Amino acid sequence: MAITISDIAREAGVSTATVSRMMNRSGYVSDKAREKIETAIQKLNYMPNAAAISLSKRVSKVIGVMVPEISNPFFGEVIEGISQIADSKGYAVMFFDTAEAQDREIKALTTLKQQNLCGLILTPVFDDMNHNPDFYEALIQLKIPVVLVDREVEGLDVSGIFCDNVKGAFDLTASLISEGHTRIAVMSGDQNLRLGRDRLEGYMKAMRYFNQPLDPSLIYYGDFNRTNAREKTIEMVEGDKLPTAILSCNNIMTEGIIHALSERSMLEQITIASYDKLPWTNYIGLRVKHLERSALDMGIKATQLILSQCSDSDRQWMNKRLIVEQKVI
Amino acid sequence: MAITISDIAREAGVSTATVSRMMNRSGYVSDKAREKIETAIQKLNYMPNAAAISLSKRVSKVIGVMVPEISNPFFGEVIEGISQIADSKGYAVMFFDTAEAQDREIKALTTLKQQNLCGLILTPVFDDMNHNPDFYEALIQLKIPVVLVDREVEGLDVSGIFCDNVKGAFDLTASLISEGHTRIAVMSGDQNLRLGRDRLEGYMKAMRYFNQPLDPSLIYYGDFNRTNAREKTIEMVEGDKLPTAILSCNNIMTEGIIHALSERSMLEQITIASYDKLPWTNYIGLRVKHLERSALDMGIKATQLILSQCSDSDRQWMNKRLIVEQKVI
DNA sequence: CATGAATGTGTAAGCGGTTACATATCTTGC
DNA sequence: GCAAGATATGTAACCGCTTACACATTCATG
Repeated sequence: MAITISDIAREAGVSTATVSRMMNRSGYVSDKAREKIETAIQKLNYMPNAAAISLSKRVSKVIGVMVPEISNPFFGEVIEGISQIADSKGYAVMFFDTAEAQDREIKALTTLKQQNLCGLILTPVFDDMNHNPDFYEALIQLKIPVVLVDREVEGLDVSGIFCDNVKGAFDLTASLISEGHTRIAVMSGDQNLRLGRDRLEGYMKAMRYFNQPLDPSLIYYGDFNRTNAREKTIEMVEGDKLPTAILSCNNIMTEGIIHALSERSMLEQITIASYDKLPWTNYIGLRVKHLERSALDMGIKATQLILSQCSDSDRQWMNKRLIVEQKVI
Repeated sequence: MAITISDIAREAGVSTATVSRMMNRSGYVSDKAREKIETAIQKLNYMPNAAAISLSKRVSKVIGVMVPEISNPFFGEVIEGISQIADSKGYAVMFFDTAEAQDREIKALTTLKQQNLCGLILTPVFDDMNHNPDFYEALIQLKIPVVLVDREVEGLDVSGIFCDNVKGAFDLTASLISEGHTRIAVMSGDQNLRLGRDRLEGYMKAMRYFNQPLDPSLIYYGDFNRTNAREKTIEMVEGDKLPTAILSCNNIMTEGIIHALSERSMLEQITIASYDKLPWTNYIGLRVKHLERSALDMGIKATQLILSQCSDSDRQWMNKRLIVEQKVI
């Protein structure tokens, strides 16, 4: 069996209460006792049992993380950032990949609920509370700090780290316009997501702002999916009115677009601007204008946010809404 | 406060023992009691407390996962597979990114130790027990099922899912030779890792087998790192004896190689064969011969292995060593 | 119909910590 | 020199669940 606090207490000749007080820096402990306890801990190689702590304190040093798609490098990076901070602070990370599926998201939450997590970092599958009421009700019932990443949920009063999607798409589009492009198509993302709508709006706003004609036939509705974007792009280039540039509303769709254009040998003649970077394009000298933001940093910030809320014992934190920097490259 | 088993017991008019027996399908429970308890659970929306269960049973339904580099898509896919199976069986996943750093790996293990995990899926930073004795000693002390992924550790008697690295590199090299290549360079990986040595060996074995001259100047020592591979490739192509093909011992280095060759406009003239796929090369029609194996499947298999061991209450499992299929594409 | 096995249920003692409370000693200021 | 606060420690209840054990009832069998 593992070493318990009683073993330490016995070895050090004190009570378990004193050991506990020492470990938690709560209450008074004399230097003499402290020393004996420390020696005992060293000697027996004592490790407190997280379950016991969680049970008596009603919280644990575990943060939950739910992302919709671990295979998207963006989320890979977010998780890398989360891991960095959590590890360094001695927190464990309980991870769930919801695979953009509502049912998996609900199920994950059920599993989470049974672990007394101290907080949850979440990128929800749907950012509309009405569209997924069961999930959000359960989430609120959890009554633990929540930090949203990348997808803001209207009406859900929690902290989060986002980017200004309208502005990002606006800037990308503006950058294309400033280069003289006039026929700029847009591959927009899932319009059920706020971020999908916002990016499309950013595009339209820029077009209007710079007095460009807003041709509806240049607006393509993708859903953040690679294959779909590829197919839509083929449609696009097979039409009679070829765009001179395409704004892609996320990195995955950009891959689909590149795939399609490459197949038709049109990569040279059509400029691509992409929301989020595609590191590999750089390796082959393929110039893709993109909006860069640090997913790593978003993970780090999200974790710092959640940890500050977790450690706020009187639960009086202010919800913070952080906006990450992004720039066209 | 949350609903506890006592609340259910009271509501159903039975004892907590009966409720517990029902939930665990252990011992006898009459249909009448079962029904009343089920109703109570529904009515109060009861969720058992994982910490309490873990404390009394000494195990939890949580599996630990440690990977050295979440940003490598290979591991992203592994984790996707792990997540799929774990979620579907109601297991939670505690995740650690060791970032290829020994100290983070040790620290992660310390955190893990305090959670009564039922098992651990691990890709260690070093696969040599002598090179990292503290870690491996602590690991063995854990006395929980361990499944290794991709990196086998000599002398550590646990289950694992690997690939035949010698054969894989052999096949890739053979495939290059069969296409008539005679000057085949190899960008080998970290020689501290078995898998790095094995892949290099596979290369050499193939060269010998097919009576190719084994020119030491064609052997480059990378360390599975992109930038390094890029630099080494530049050295390579600046030398006087240009290779006609390069075998790259992993996907990340392949990116570095492509980067270097692309910069020098030599992508056309030098054939690349890569251990593990690089999906994006397909999007631009860049033909890279590669060894394909399913990381997703490795994650799935690893999880199935660990779960079967976790549920084996008498802890009498046989350690299984699975080899994943791979083929040159 | 007696009897042992199978079935069904409750009581209470853990699991490994935390913490309210009681108690004791040591300082400090007046 | 003494009351009041600061310091130090132990006892025991409790967190929510499991389970050994005891006990009661039903069932099958010779």
